[in-house]
This record gives sequence, C-alpha cells and structure tokens, in this order.
Amino acid sequence: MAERVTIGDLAQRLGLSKASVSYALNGQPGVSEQTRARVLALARELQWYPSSSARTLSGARTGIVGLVLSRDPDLLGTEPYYMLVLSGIEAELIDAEYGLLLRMVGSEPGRDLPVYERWAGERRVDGVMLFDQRRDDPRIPLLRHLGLPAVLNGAAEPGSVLPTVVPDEHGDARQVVELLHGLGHRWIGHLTGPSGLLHEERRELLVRAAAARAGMAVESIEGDYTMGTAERLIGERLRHGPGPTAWVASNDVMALGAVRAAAREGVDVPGRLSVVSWDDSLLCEIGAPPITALDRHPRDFGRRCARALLAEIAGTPDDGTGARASELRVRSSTGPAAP
Amino acid sequence: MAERVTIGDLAQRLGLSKASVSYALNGQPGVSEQTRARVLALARELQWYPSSSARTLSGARTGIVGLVLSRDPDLLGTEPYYMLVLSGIEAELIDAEYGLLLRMVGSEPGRDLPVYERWAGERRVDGVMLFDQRRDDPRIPLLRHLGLPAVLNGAAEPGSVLPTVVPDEHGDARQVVELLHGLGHRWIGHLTGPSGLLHEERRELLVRAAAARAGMAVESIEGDYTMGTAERLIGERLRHGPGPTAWVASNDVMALGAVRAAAREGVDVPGRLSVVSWDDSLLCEIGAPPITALDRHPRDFGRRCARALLAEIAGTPDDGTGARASELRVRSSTGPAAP
DNA sequence: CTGAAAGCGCTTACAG
DNA sequence: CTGAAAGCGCTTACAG
Repeated sequence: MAERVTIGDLAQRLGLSKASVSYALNGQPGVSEQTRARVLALARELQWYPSSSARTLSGARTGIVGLVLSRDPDLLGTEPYYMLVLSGIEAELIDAEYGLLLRMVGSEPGRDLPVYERWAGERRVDGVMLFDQRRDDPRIPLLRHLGLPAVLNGAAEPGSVLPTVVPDEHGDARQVVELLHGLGHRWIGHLTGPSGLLHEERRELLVRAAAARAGMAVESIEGDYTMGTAERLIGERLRHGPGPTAWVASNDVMALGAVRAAAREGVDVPGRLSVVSWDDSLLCEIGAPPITALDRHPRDFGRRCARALLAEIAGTPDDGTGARASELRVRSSTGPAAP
Repeated sequence: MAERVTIGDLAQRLGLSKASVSYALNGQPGVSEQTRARVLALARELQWYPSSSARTLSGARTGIVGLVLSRDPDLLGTEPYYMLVLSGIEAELIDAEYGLLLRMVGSEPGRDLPVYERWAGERRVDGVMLFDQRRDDPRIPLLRHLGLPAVLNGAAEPGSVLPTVVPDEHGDARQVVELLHGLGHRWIGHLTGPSGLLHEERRELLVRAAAARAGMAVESIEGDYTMGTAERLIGERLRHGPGPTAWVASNDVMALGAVRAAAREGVDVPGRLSVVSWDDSLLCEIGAPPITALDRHPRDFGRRCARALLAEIAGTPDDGTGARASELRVRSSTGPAAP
C-alpha cells in the first residue's frame, strides 16, 4: 500500500516550511518561482495529493456537489431522461474537477429533506441541485436556512429566491401545438405528469395558451409517468366517447401507454389518433409506430444545471442562460386529424 | 444561515470536556449514562452534526464509496440495466449510512485510472466498485498498489485477488439454451458485447458449453451493445445464407437490433427466427414483437455489490453470496424452430 | 521571500 | 468517570 505523503514530508525533504510548500502548491504569492518549481516537481514525483478532509477542515470547499433523486427507482430505470441529464452534469463537473454525491431516496415526499440537513451539517457538499420542484416546495426554505447553495432545475417559480435553470418550455409547447395544428387537429389532449410538479403545471399552462391562440380545444388528464397508468387512463377516455384527435404525453413511457391503449381499443395510430411525446428516447424510436417526440437535449440541460450551481458556489451567479431550442422529431405516430 | 455547532460548543454548554462529549456521542465507554443522555439531548436540540472532514482527518472513514462508470453516456441512457443496478447500490448504502460518489468518464479505456489515484490520494472514498472487468484489467494492480478496498462485480477471474460478486451466469446460460432447445432449435447464434469484457467471454463459454451438452451448434458475432451495429451485423448474417434459427443477444438494445434486422430482411420473428435478450427491460416489453428476456434482477445485484464492498471495508469479507436465480420471461420473440 | 504558530473539528491515548 | 493534550494535514494571518 502506497504510503500517504503529506505536505510536511515535502517540506522536510526540501528544507522548507510547510507554509512555503502550501503556497507553492496553491499558486499563492510568497515563494520564488524557483522554489515553486522545486516543490511542484517533488510533489509530482512523490505523487502527492492534498487530503480532501484536511483542506475542507481548514476552510476550503469540499469539491463535491450533491444530488438527491426522489423518483421511484423503477421509473429511473425506464426513463432514459435522467441518466442523460446525469451524464451532462458529470461532464460539466469533471471540467471543474468537481465530484457528484448521488442519493436516491424513493418518491415518498419529504424523504430528501433529512439528506440536505445532514449534508449541510456534516459539510459534505458545497451545494446541491434540485429537480422536480413542487409548489411551496419545502426544500427551498430549508436550504435557505441551512445556507447551502442550491440551484433549481426545470421550472421557474415567479419570484424564486434561488437561481433557476429552465428548458425552453415556451418553445417546446409552441412546437408541439403547431405541429398538431398544422395537421388539422383542433381538439387535443394533454396527458400530464403528477400535478404537484411545477414543470407540469407550467407545461399545462403553455400548452393551453398556445392551443388557445390557434383556436384549439384542450383537455387534460393527470398521469403518473408510468406506462400502465397511461394505458388505463387513455383507454378509458377512448371508450368514453368522442375526444381529442391527438394526445401529448409528458414523457416517453406515457406516450407508449397511450399508443398501447389505442391499439387495444382498435383505434389506429396515426390514422384516427396522433400521439406526441414530450421526451425523446430509444423507446420512442422503436415504438410501433415510432413516436413523434421532442428532443429536449437532456445532456445539454444537465450541463447547464451543473454550470449554474458551480457559478452559484463560486459566488458569480450565472442563471444558466441560453437553453438550446428543442428539436421535434416527427415520426409515424402523428398524422392528419381524422375527419 | 444556521451557525455551525461544534463539539466544543456542546462541551462548553454542558461544562464538560470535548473528550467526554465525543465519547458520549460515539457510544464509547468513559461517560456515565446520565452524562451521555444529557449530551445526546443537547446535540439533538442544537442539531449538531459531526464534521465529516474533521472526522475523516482524525482517522475515521469517509463514509463514501466511489463508482466510476466507463460507458458511453448514450449507452447508459438507453440501457436501463445500469440505472437499476445503481438504485440497488443506493438502497444498500442508505441502510449503512454510506454515500455514493459517482463519476462518468466515457468509454475510452484507461480514463478511469486517474480517478482512482486521485480518490485514493485525497482520501475521498473508503472503497470503490468495479464493473465491466476486462482481461488483465489494469485497475486491479492499481487499486492494490493504492491500498484502496475494491470489489469486482459481474465476472470472476480465476484466482482474482479481489472479492467478486457474480450473477448466476451458469443458470442464465442454461435457462436460455434450454428454452431454445425445447423449441427445437439446433443451431443458435450468440450476439455478444465487446470481447474484451470478461463477463462476455464467460457467457460465451457457458452458452457454448450448455449448447454442446444439448447437441446444438453455436456461432457468435461480436457486437458493441448498440442497436445500430446489432441491426447491421444480423442483417448481414441473414443475407449471407443459412444460419442459426435463434439469436441470443447480450443486452436488450442489441436484441431489438436483431429483431429490426429480421424485419428488414423479411424474416418473420418468431416464425423463422427467434430472439432472446440477456437483459430484460421496458424495451423488451414494448418490442414488436415483445422480446423474450432474462430478468437478472439488477437491483438485487446492485445490493449485493454494495454489501460486498461494505463488508470488505469493514474488514469482514463476505463475497456477496447467494445470487438470486434469474427469471426467463418468455414473450413472443421466441417460437418453435423453423423446419 | 520564508518560517513559526494557531486553528479548522474531531478522536484517542494518557493521566488523574 | 472525567479532563488536558496531542495529533490528523492542511491554510493563513503574522512576524521576520
């Protein structure tokens, strides 16, 4: 086992004080360039690494950001979206030499709160990333109280005290609605995720606004992001009588559920019913038929989230400007409105 | 912002020494039960949390395990397998009050090595979990040299120096081969992942052994876990002339690729060709046709991996015994061998 | 430009 | 059972 080499070892070997070594290592003034070079050379040779705990204890940052995922693990497994956001976050953190502490706590509300308390109390992380914001989200006052830097991702609450990174929800809603309007649809359905979620409320609002401008009717059904529930709800709606000629589902898995419901009820997609997914993924590609979906560039989004948090931690708020416009991938689940 | 409360604050308020407070907090002998109760009560009241860096600096564990994922982020997004393993790992860590430090480094070989060096040097983690082991894997000597506890997951190399957690590969191969044999298949294809991976080599060996016992011929093609490549390779093979009547693909995404290739070549599945996936997922369920797949219980596997590492860290090696047998979910992509 | 010293918040022998 | 003290490996005023 490699013996741990400390700053004291370096100092001793070089006949310097620990202070000088520290200054040299950290690029601080107070040492000659020559001395600095000697220190750096020896540090490299002996493979010295700063002890993260010692650094943190004497006031430095931890170099870690925390992320609590409060979704059902099975959902996390089926939705590629989060894994892609995660990889975007990682990509950005790596450049900044930051690490990610990950916690999955399941979907019961409030399970994440003690995690933040603990991380703050133990000084584990320099900041946290929040997803799936809810109305009157208890995390916000808690983090404020804890003094833990945080960034909200995915939905802006008017007057929020925390920096927020949002996708181009406005453009997303417009693109989807315009596609359907262009195909002649005048009555569309919105299959949303759980209504407590702010980004769901926001989408609902924006879809309705865009549809209203285009003279289209909207009706909504609340789903839970699972295929089974979506299939049941849309199946019931289809049996119930005349309804929307197109459904917009809030994720890929629910869009699949809608397609399956249609198949079971003998309703042809896209002949008699169109389906659009708010998230793109392999699931949409291989659907039968392949499903028209919004590619919202989840990796990019993850990068922006991480960048905003790092800026917040550094004290130079940035607010993750510049969402890249989503691309609507038109496939075979959408077609002209049935007459 | 909440003011940090330290062990010194508690000691002062209670008129005790820091040592006594520490003993009380840690359940060490050396304080009366009465004193201990007073300390614990005040600690709770003031919401005291131990500083993780201070603890670690004075010799304690970090309470963190590390995981480096060296796969292409896009693959991670499409394969539900890893997210499920991750959630199993998390579930086990939470019980042990451990955290997970996650790093994604892309698939270029060797990108993960500096991460281990750094984590060891900085004393960031108490141990690491290794996946996707390769022949002559450079991580093994490196971790040994670094003295960082580690557990190998997914494939056992004979005589490995590290504790290893393996799925029931033997049973998996047997189940798949027996199903196909029972359906009359006598010539099967094995669409593997990259051959450098030990678990792929192992599967290949076991599939061939099981087939040989049953008097079946096997041919293999090496894929790369992506749908596109699988579709191309199987397409070429189908055009090339008589071939296997059934293909076993090493993951769900490649199984889909095989099914698509068959569709494009006008080969009916399962009428003229059967397809089995080594991994189950929503992708298999919604395939057209739905794909017969092995449910290898990835969450369970993740739990076992984490448990084995925690045991290793605690110095009570456990070797994650007791793989739960996989369940073969027979769907519509498998049928009697074409005459 | 360089060194001696204090301090970060814990733990842990070592005395009483 | 309790307290004074040293130490973990850094950083950072403060003197020289």
